[in-house]
Amino acid sequence: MVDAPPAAPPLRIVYFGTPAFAVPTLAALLKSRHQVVAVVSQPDRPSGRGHRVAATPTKALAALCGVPALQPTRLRDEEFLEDFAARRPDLGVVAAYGRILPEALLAIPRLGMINVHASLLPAYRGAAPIHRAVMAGETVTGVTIMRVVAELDAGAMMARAEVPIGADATSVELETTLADTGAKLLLEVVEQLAAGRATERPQDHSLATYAAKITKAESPIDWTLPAARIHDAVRGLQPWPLASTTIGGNRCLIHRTAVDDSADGAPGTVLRAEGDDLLVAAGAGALRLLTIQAEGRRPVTAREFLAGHRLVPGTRLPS
RNA sequence: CGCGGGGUGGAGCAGUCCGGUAGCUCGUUGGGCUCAUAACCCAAAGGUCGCAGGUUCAAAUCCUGCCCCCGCAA
Repeated sequence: MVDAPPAAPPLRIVYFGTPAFAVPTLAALLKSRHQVVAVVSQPDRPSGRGHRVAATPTKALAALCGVPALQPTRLRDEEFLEDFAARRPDLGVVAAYGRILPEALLAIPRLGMINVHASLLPAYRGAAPIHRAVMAGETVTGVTIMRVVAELDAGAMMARAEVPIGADATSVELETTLADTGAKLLLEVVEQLAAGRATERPQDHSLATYAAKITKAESPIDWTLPAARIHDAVRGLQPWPLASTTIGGNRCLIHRTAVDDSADGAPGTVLRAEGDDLLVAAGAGALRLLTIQAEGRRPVTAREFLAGHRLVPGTRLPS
């Protein structure tokens, strides 16, 4: 698709983003006619096995494209604010930067700052909108482009796009889709802003809900819950911390499951354990465990898992 | 130097502490049984025990170094 040359002049944009979710939007801006004059991302921290430092995905892309990357430890620092202002940004674009932006910063770009948020606001404001939507068993979510204001994810909306959540979709798969959808949508809004014809619609704050950060405490499966709800948790807790349960004294991560409402039994009871069939009773219905990962091992299919682990029907998995 | 688990026929695992004939559940191949079968029975093939060095009469097992995979923590 070839765009006709727009009348409005290109914008100078500073991009705020850190993890993989922020990459497609940055890529889209870099490919656009606008100029990304700097990328701001969280400082590289020692992480991963061995505590090695690695560049954030966003910084890595910036480096690849020769865009200067900034990684301030404190956004309020005079030095950073001056540096930011000196780049004379027309617009700030934020996607999963990972930190609240101070008002002193928001006031600098001529056209303000806008954000890509992975939910249909005002629902699922906050840190983990994708995971929470999947865990809640939602069948549809989406992306919202809105203004960045002092209050978390509360700014006026400039564009929204719905994205369906498949019955077996995981938060990892959904994140990819939402990141791509968000990138396209954001570019449209940037064009509108450049042309001075962007529209803004305030959120209905009375309908706001919040998507709290995921914690590891949410990982263990509660077998008294209905199978469908456990299935939602399994799909939503990806890629971390993953749903887990204790089998034979070992913590096992559960990557993939399927709901089987035809079977029933005391919650946590292994109903069948042969071939590809590893079926565990839940509070309502039963859950088929498809992909399992024991401690220190790689994920394996139920068949492979059962080949090496004695697991007889009637065994009770703790909740 | 963040903590820890793992690498054993094609797959998943046990065996390693305490050195002494390579084991389990599957899969594969052949045969049998059956109206029939991915089911059942019998048999067979298939392994440099991650790599390299060391100790020893003897190393999957003990010692040293290296490679790769994974969980925790961040």
